[in-house]
Amino acid sequence: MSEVRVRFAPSPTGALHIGGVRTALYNYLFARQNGGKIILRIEDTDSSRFVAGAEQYIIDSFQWLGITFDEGVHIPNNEGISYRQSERKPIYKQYADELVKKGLAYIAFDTPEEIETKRKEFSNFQYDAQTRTMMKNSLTLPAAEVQRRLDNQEQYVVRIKIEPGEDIEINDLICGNVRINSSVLDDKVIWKSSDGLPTYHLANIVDDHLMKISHVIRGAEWLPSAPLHVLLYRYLGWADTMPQFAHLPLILKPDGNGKLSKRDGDRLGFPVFPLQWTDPKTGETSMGYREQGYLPEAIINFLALLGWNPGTEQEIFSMEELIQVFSFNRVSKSGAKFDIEKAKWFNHKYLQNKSDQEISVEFQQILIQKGIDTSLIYVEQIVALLKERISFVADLWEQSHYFFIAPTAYDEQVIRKRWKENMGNNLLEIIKLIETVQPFDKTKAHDLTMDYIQQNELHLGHTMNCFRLALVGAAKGPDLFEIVNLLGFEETKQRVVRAVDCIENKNSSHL
RNA sequence: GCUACAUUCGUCUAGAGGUCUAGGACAUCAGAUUCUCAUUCUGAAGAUCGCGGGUUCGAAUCCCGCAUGUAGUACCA
Repeated sequence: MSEVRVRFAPSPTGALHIGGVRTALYNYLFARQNGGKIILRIEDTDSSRFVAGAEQYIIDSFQWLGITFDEGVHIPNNEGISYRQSERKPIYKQYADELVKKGLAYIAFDTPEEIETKRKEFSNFQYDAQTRTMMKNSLTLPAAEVQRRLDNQEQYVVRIKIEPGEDIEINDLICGNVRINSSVLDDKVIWKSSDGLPTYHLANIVDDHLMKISHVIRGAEWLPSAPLHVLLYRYLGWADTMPQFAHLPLILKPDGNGKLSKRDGDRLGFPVFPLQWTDPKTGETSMGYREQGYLPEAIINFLALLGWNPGTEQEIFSMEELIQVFSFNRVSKSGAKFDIEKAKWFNHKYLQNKSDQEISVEFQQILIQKGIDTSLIYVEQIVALLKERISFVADLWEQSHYFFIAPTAYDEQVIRKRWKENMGNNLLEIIKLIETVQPFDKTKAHDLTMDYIQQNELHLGHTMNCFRLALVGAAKGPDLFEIVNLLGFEETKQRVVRAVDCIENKNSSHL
């Protein structure tokens, strides 16, 4: 088998959709598994839809995700090859001309308005073998007339000439054999004089051929036009080196049906783009996985399993493992609904593998934003204590704010249920006992507290929870003496005194 | 409308004629642990395999029909 060469070929019309990320990922896995090459090609043949910054966004996204390319717009090469279709403009014209010369394509002068009129006139109108005879093209117009229009610089398009009644079969690595009759295909525009650029269909075939692409791995929305592409390969005489196709199932919206769109993300509150993106035209900003605190490894793992499965019960895969085990025959054929909950779970798993220090450095940034200046060592101890309960670094604040800011309110429900008479005195007595532990030791403090509770026949749950309430403000958090340990005795004492005063004397003056 | 593709727990999926009283994961619920919350662990619930016909001794698995869904049907990719 010849060298595996695959490409990911996005259009720079905006941010990179998560479905596109998955397509790129599968391309990447397949290429790496086979020791092949993966190419990043920018399909900007529609000049009117170009969006500034989109290309760089795509490059940045893959860099963040750890998907690397061997060739592409962002990788310099010595051959002078451009991977941007707008810069390959001169290449395509000759193939369009060649097709016209061979009678496999023709020139059409119909304006968009004229075609629109036809569409209204005839239901199910399509520009094909049946209708092209009544249109303005080089098949119906006298040669001299065609030449006259060309000489007059009239705008035209080149349309492929589809011969009806032929079954075209495509052998898809995922969908199997799909047969379609050429009669249902229309004479697609493959080149347009208005900007001198080909349409996607021609550009993609020419580039894939020139770049020696061995496998075309793309979304299922392309399956219906695959027969046209097969025909183009044949017309151009490249049928024997035509790449293999693999059409990936769509990623569907979590609720209802249909393709996952940016709107769904906004509506349901999750990102659809890898990185935050601000549309230069509207100024509208969309959230990104990176900014929401997702780890690239988690996104990769999550996406890999959305539409593909290993056939084993393994769920967690590193990129290396994915490269080893990925295969097209384990890609499912039906669309997969997007489930953000699963993504969160993956993130939780991957976050647990991060060191306390790594997480702390990030968390410290959040603390600084909140105006809290504290040592990394202190933060690390807190992270060590709390990281297993979080899915995102940002969750840490909700879990740990009381380590930085003393409570300003006490959960009323806990007071009502557990703060019985004499609780204040008991807590102050316990504090006195703990004070005798010099230097402070959490185990000793714990034992002394337990002894006190037992000797005075106090209710363990009530007492401990009220102690906790004084330090945290609520009935939550890790082991109480771990909190005392981190807070330090002085701070603990102050908080207990304040809580007792506040709750029993209804004195909130020090809060 | 036309064409193609798809259809197994709420979701992602395993399943390649008997091993399926259909397995796993997320989510849900319960129990255990704990002063609390969370984590973790254990367990439970959850799918008449879209429907109807065949083929076969036997079908989630093969065939046909229907239904539903999705995609495409642009001088967009």
